[in-house]
Amino acid sequence: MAKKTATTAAAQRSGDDTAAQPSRRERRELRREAAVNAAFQLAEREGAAGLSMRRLGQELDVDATILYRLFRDKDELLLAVAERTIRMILDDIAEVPEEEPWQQTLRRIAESTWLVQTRYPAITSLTFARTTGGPAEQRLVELILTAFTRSGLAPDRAVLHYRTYVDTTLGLCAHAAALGSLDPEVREKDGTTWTRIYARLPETAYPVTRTYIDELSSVTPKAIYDTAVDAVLFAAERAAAQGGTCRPQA
Amino acid sequence: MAKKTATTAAAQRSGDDTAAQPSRRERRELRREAAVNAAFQLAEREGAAGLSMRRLGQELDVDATILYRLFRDKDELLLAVAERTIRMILDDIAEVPEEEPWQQTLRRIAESTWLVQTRYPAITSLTFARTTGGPAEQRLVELILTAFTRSGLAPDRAVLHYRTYVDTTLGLCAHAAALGSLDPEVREKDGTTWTRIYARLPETAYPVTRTYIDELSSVTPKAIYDTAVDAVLFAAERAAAQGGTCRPQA
DNA sequence: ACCTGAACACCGTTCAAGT
DNA sequence: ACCTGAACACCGTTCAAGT
Repeated sequence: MAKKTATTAAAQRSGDDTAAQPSRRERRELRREAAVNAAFQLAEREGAAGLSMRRLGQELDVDATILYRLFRDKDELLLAVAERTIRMILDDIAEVPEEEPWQQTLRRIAESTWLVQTRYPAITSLTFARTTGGPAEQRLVELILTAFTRSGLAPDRAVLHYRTYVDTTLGLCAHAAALGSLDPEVREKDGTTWTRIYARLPETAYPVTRTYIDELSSVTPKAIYDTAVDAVLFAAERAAAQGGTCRPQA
Repeated sequence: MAKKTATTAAAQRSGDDTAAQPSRRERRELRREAAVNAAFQLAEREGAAGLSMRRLGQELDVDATILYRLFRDKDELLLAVAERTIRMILDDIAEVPEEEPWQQTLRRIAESTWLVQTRYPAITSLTFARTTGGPAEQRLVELILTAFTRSGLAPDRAVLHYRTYVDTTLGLCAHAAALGSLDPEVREKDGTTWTRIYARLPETAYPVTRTYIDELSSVTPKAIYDTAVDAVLFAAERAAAQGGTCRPQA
């Protein structure tokens, strides 16, 4: 009882005067934010494998076990990190004008997602396969889903294409990020495979691979991503035109 | 010199009499195969995180350090495991008849890939982002690339769509496998997000998500995969029809 | 009430010591 | 020539002991 009163008093104090000391809950949230920030720095500096609870503790100059009072376990920390990446995407796409064509909205979102992937590959490889259920994710889901409903697709089809769009973009971003954040040596092994292995294949057994070796080495992950996004959006367009429900395309 | 002669003699012996003792190289290969087999069993029984060098040693009833004479490190073991999954895919698609439409070939390959993913989710989540450069991968690359050239696409476009097809299918399979092989508790947390979180969203702020909640919970990973494969193949078809090079579509 | 750090049960990998 | 197991430098996580 006494404690509860104290907490409430603190909350009121900070409510009345925004410059006053933050409440316990606010202070906890600030420390969580600081930990998430440090996780970004640490992971991008040392690679995905370098993000350990112990090293994150060092980064923050606190005992590693303190992190376990901010996050239940490492997984919860990663979900908080994932939420932050989604908030970055939301900030980047900013407003969605009423009159913006739905395809353009989705293209812009795909672009922002890719941007975050290129900026934080290590973090992306750790988090892009996860569902956070947090407020940022909820907002982004609502945004993307709204765009798909504007296509005129029936609910079940709209949802199917929404999920295809999301899983494809996230899958490709995670894949690109995984390559972009491998240990340098392993990455070398993986990235130069085309020239190292495939350029030396016997022409008799592998005529097509040999013939296209130059093209194979020069395709960029971004070109692949754009092609996939185009394909997925066009499939939705086509389905909307065929299954034409409310707004055929007038 | 003496050693070399002995090895050659052993190879000849095994060449002459297939039932005789295998050569040192053959025995090494057999032990590598046994290790890969055990890795499949262990990973699918205990989950991706359960596949450690120590436990793999236990599984094989040998000291863990022996694995380091069969594989340079754990990464090389995983690449050998990845090669095996590709060989499974190759076995599953069997022959590609001369007259089979290229789209159907690629659909069959996508189907086999999915099959392997469902059978070995833990292994898939560990390996499907990797490039092995091994013989099985080389054969599969040649197979897929050949199918894309049969579409009539110009080399650079054929390669772009080939890569889009491969990265999209692998990305979605890896994503599905990651969900399918999470620790049961984490998986629960991730898998039931739709019903746990999104069903309780306030309708005012998230009207679309709330409206589509039933559809959202009932989309299957396989339906998403099929939709994505269709989209990617149709994009290639369309590009082939437009950029019509050698064989427009006669 | 909060923090600390020792401790537990694991990793991947190496290498001197055995046979 | 081959195998063994101790050892190193790490993990995530827990909990008794301190302040």
